[in-house]
Amino acid sequence: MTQTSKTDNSSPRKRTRLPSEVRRQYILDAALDEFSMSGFEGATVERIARKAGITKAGLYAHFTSKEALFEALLDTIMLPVVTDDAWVLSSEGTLESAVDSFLDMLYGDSKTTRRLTIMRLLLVESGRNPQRVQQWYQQSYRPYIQKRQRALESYLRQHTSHTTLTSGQIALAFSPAVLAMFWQMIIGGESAASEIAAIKASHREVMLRLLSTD
Amino acid sequence: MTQTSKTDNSSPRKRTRLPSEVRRQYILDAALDEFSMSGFEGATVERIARKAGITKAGLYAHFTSKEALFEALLDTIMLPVVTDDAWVLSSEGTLESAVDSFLDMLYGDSKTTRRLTIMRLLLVESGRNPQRVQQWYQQSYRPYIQKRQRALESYLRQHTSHTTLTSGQIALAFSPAVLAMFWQMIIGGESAASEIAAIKASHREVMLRLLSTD
Amino acid sequence: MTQTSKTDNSSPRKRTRLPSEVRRQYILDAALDEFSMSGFEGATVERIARKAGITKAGLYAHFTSKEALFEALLDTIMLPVVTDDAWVLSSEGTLESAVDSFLDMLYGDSKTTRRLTIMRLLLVESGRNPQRVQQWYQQSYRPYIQKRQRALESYLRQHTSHTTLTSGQIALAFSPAVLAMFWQMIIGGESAASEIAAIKASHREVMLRLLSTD
Amino acid sequence: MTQTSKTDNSSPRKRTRLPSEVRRQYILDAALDEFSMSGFEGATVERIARKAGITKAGLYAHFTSKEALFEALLDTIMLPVVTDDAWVLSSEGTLESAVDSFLDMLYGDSKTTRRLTIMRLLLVESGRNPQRVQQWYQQSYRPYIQKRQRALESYLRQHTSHTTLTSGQIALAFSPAVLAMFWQMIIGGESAASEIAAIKASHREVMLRLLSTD
DNA sequence: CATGAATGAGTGTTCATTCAT
DNA sequence: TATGAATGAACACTCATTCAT
Repeated sequence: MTQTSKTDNSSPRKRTRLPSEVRRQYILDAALDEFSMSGFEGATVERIARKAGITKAGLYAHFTSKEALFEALLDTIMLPVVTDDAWVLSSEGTLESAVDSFLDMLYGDSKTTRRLTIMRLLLVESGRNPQRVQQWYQQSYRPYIQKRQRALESYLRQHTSHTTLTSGQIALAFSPAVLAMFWQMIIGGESAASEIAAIKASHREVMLRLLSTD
Repeated sequence: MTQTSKTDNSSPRKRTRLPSEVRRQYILDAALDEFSMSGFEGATVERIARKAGITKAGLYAHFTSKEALFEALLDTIMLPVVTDDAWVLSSEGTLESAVDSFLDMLYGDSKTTRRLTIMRLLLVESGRNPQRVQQWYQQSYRPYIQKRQRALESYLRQHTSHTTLTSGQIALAFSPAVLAMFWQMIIGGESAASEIAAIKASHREVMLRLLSTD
Repeated sequence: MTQTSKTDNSSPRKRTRLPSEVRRQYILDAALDEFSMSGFEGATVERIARKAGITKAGLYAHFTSKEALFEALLDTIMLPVVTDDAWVLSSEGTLESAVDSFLDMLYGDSKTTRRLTIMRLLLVESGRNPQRVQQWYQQSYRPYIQKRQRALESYLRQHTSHTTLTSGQIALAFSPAVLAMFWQMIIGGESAASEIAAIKASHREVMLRLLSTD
Repeated sequence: MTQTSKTDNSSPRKRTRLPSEVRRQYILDAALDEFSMSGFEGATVERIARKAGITKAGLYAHFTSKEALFEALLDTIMLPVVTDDAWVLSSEGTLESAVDSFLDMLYGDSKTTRRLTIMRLLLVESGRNPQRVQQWYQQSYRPYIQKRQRALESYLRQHTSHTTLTSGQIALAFSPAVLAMFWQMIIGGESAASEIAAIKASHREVMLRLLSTD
């Protein structure tokens, strides 16, 4: 039998004992969910605990306070962004296929949801703890972006007449995806889908137009 | 020894009776301050009232609940977006001046901070009350965008060979500004400034290139 | 249990609005009761509030924390000890009547219960916050004792051959009353009564014998 | 019911020191420490266990509850009071030496601190559980006092003209020591020392005067 | 048997909201 | 109307106690 999923919504009074590390991860997942949904103040330890499959008091066996849990969460979400598989524009193939894979990377894929949740968390909490978010930006996000940037530049150098790109130009290539992210965050999944699809299509069109020519 | 009360206001607690509308506006200002600073959950009615110069109970003479106050606030801050001097691309003048005024409108000016605040509120609120945000999107934002869209289209019809614009294409024209907002939110005022300037410059360049044409 | 205090212990859900000072005093009375009965940790804000006729939250409108309430309580019980009517051994009348009034003062009367409660509070909490209790001793109790001491000395100078008294001798005159207090505290009202009566009788006998003199 | 120890009572021959018993003693020591420091409510099982070198759950293998631990503690600390080497006024020697040894017993020695701790516990407990304290009084303290009383009486019968002593008179002989204990509790070790010394001196003086006879 | 994860019943405190004055 | 006392419903956190391993 498979083990119970981490979000066991039913309410059997069974006491399930888990290794500390596993439970800890469940709690962190639940916390990401809650904090990004409701913000730090809006989130309740009770809900986080329930999502993690334990009671409020149980959570305190793993994290000493709500604040500490939040900090731990920020710590854990800072790493993966940098270390995930460095995407590289395939230097072979047509321009179209290169652009497509670039866009596929930017717009949704399997990891998008989680990344979106993290983004939402950071945005929502950027008011409460700006320094922490800046730190995240410096340590995690900026390197990530620069990696992407270098990949794009190296591709362009090889295949187009463009020689260098300003950071502003690079940013432009990402901006529609950021817009899409906002739509996704704000107006939710379904009604956002068409909007995003349209944006992506135009994004593709414009990129091709700008890159293809000379 | 002097006795220093903890609530040390400039005026010693006099019961100033203000016209309802004025008081209401004070409250709304205070509310925007509080909500944007602490989020909906983090904000307290007590603080809002104090900032507005009245007591907690006094506030309830003007707004029936914290929720209602928040709704009213959203209404007042969303309205201007729609009704503010409907920007129209001046059909006279050069393309450059038209684009410049478009960009000036999009990118920062006195209203940027306020817009940022509103955006953050919407983000949090979209977690707390998605329907309300969708409603805002339908009732306020979409018409606003469409107005802009029509202005842009009409301009293009007159001056370029472009005939119609998809919503995705329109969105693209805004997206770099959204990215700028994102930077502003996350990495804050000063270090974000140069980033944003670069984006705006590239934005201008691309728009001119795409529109001028053919 | 003991008799009901001035506040109604029944539970009508009526909201009774009282002047701040009055309610504050109710709370302090209730707090003295609770703290001396259960100690600081054992006492609950809920019970104190209920005894004072309000809810837990209502109490916090008058005292900012349990700790603050405790401190305020200590402050209020420190004053009266010093300022209460300075008892003086009537310099007229027989030795017997003088001793009797001395003993009546020491052993119970109307104020005894309250004094006992305060004593119990101080003893119980002398472990938790020794400094605070020492402070009480220096500021309130020592002066009070010294006043009594001077009264006793002045009486003896006039009527007996004793000239001076050491503090140890003075203390001795009080010590049986302290013992009585302990009985009262520990084995409670009824079964303690006879014990105390016997102590008082012997106390009287010894005092007369020692003073009557020579 | 009485103690339910895991050691089999039916075979008293085997007096092997079980680790269990040792640990039990550790726990009791830790408990006395904690309870006297923080009171019953203030004490935590966690801290007691840690002081005893085991975990919280481990403690429950030895005592079924915090309450039971406290009871057991009271049992162990009350017992010695009754059974300790029954002090008897040496019927030989001078009155002075007899009184001195009586006073030495009453006033501090190595056991004073412990007795103080116990006394404070009883004070707190007398608020929380008056019956238990009355029970202690009946079962433990009263016999102890009576033993002392008989010793004193028998001595007096032999050496003085005093024939009987009322309980009140006996009590009087102890009361200054109670006062001393009171000082010790309230104003602490150092500054209490001189006060206590003075009391003891006067106590001695008065006893000699009263007993030395006529 | 001892441990650490887990729990249920509080406990102090806050807060949006109401009501009598 | 405006106020301040009062409330009920949380909420973060603690703790005595249990249970699976």
